[in-house]
Amino acid sequence: MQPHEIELADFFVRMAGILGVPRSVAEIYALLYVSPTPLDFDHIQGRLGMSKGSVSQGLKFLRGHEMILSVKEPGSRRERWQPTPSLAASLVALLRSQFLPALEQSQPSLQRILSAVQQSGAQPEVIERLSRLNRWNSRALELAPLLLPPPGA
Amino acid sequence: MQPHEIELADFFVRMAGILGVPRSVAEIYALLYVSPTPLDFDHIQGRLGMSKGSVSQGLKFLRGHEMILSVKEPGSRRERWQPTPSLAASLVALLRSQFLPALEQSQPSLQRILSAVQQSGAQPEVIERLSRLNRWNSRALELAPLLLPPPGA
DNA sequence: GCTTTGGTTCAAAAAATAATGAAACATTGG
DNA sequence: CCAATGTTTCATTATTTTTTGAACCAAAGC
Repeated sequence: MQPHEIELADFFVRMAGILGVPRSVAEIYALLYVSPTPLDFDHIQGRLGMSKGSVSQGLKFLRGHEMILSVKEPGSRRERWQPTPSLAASLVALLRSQFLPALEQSQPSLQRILSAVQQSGAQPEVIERLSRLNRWNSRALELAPLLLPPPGA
Repeated sequence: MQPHEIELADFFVRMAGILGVPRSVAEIYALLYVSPTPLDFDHIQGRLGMSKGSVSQGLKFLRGHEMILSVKEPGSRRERWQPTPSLAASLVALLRSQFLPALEQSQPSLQRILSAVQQSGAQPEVIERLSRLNRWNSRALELAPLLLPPPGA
């Protein structure tokens, strides 16, 4: 690992940390990001001194969020990986996968809470807060597909 | 804890999890959010069955991010807490406090990396990637104060 | 000044999360 | 088929994060 590679890894690790992405995943991505050519499994493992398991899981994660692509060269059985062209799109996919399920799950729950509180004749103040929360959640849910189009759209 | 209080706590806990905010903090916030009146330290502790330490740390966190306000009634020594009027503003403050330091720290680092890579005569592809990353970081740093005005602005 | 009340600190325990590596699983080539 | 290569799985281990609670501090009342 070159000094600038390490420094870039630090950057990605820091940013990933905020989004709850594990260090090993960020390191793999950083390595692919500065590499002039796609790298295969063993190169990644060797370069980062990381276990096979971690590399496998890391690549799975990055694949799943469409952050990397494989370039299978004819003649070789190994897959070689490189970052997807747009980091922006990758981040969007990542955020999407974190927030959407939470928003979806919450929708009925928030409805129920609002009803319960309305019927119990609570303070208008509290009802107002919960209504706003509800509206936000709904709007976020409506907007999500526009701002963050799902993979198959 | 009423059923709807628990359900709302779940919602906040889920969302907070994404941003790396601990469960106990989200629970305290949720409790204050549905409470028709401000609550004091002991009420919070009793209602949530949580240690003094956690309540103290949780309130400190929420205060620090301007997510709650204290209403000190004259005659009583206890502070009583309620959520700040705008949850949106609170979230903005929270995101700000997470990303800004990372962006600031990264700026010189990214510059150095780009220089190093440019001088080493790397692939144009890689240089392009790193330039883009650099530009993003700079722009984010410029925009930050506009979108997320600091507390004292 | 001493005591009570209200709250903070921080070292230690508990819980959650991530990394490891050996065993299992595919796929390809012979 | 069989062996070799390339990769995944997952129980165990290591690391990090969160919570706890007892000791401590500060302000107010007596």
